Amino acid sequence: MDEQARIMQALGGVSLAGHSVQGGMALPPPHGHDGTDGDGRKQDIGDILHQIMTITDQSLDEAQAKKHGLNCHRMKPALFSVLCEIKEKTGLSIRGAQEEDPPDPQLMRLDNMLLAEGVSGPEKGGGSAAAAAAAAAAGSPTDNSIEHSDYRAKLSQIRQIYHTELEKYEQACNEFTTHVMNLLREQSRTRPISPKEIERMVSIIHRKFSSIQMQLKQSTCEAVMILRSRFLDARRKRRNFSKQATEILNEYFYSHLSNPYPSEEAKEELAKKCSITVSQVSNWFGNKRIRYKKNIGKFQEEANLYAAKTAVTAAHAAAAAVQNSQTNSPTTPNSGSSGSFNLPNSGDMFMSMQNLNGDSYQGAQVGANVQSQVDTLRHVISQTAGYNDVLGGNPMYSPHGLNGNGGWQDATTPSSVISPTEGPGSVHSDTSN
DNA sequence: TTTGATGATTGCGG
DNA sequence: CCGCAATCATCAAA
Repeated sequence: MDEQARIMQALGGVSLAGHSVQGGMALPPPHGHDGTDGDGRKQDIGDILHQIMTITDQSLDEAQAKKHGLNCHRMKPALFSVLCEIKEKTGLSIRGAQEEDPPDPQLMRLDNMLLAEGVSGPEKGGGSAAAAAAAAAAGSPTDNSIEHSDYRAKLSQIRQIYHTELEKYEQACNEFTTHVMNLLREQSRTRPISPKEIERMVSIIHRKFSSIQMQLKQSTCEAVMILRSRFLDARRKRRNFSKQATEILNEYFYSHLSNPYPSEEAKEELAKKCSITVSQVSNWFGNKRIRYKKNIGKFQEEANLYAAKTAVTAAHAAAAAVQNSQTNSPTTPNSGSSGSFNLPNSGDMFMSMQNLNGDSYQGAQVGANVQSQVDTLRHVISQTAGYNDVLGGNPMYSPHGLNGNGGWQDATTPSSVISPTEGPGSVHSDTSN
């Protein structure tokens, strides 16, 4: 450190060409050790040294003139060699062999963090699209991490400032380095300066600048942390989904009541339709399933509502198909889809319809049973046909897919569902709109 | 202000 | 890693 300071000071002294004689050319005392040389010569050297010592006290022009004079002085070569000797003897040139500073852990930490936050790192050229793609490619499907537009906007602002500053520092560093090198080169005509010394000087300058950069990195990190915490807070401050989004989610949920576990693709699609993230979709279904299960009665009305709705939509599209396929057996609507899990008693489905019109809802579990749009549709049809009564018998609910102990299709694991015939089938059916 | 609804988070188990 | 269950924190209607 003190060495650094000394050198910087020296540079300052030189460039300022003014004051600080001492900093500028602190030459060791002439040390005349044994003067084998002639006295006259000694005297000359003494003069020259004296000139050097005072040269910086004079004006720049004067100094230049003197410097020139000095360079042309007949004793200059001698002086030069003397300086070399002095240098060698005092070991000035050897100092600072301890280079290679170990990578600062602190700096590494900052770098890693900036990289992780996407502040430093490869140019994510423009855009959120690219960023998103990168994130996706990175393999973390849990995109919930960062995709708040505000957050992204602020982050990119920080990023921009960071890069601008960094560039500025780099430029300043380069400029200064060149300047110093020129100075040293210039000076090397007068005093001995090895390339190694220049190199060392450069590295010292770089170190100095990198410590400044570190401060920049540190404050950037702080800014990101603050932004982050704010973003998290904002996340906590939830906003309800739009009515439309809720509608879409509910439609899916009730039309897949027998197996309300959307596949990854389905989630993505829902997310897209609702303008929310996949993890929000997952959260929504998680919440919905648990809440539905906990209080089916409460959701009856909603279930009926959506059942009817989907039925209507489906009606247009599927009417023809349904018509053909099924004449009248109420059971098993399409296929096995429900076959495996869902309800054993297909009967309940009908009830839902009843409720619809009749409103007294009590049929309780009814609506719930709708297993897919098609199913619903069927019910409607059948109902119209005059099916009503059915209900009496079902005491319980377990509305479709819910098995007595809480699992959705007993197997709880959707996989089981799939195997039989149609895991995917159900998925297909939905896609309502 | 209270209260129910709802999105998010956390801990646990498979 | 996924889903469940409990819980938190906020929203929004009463």
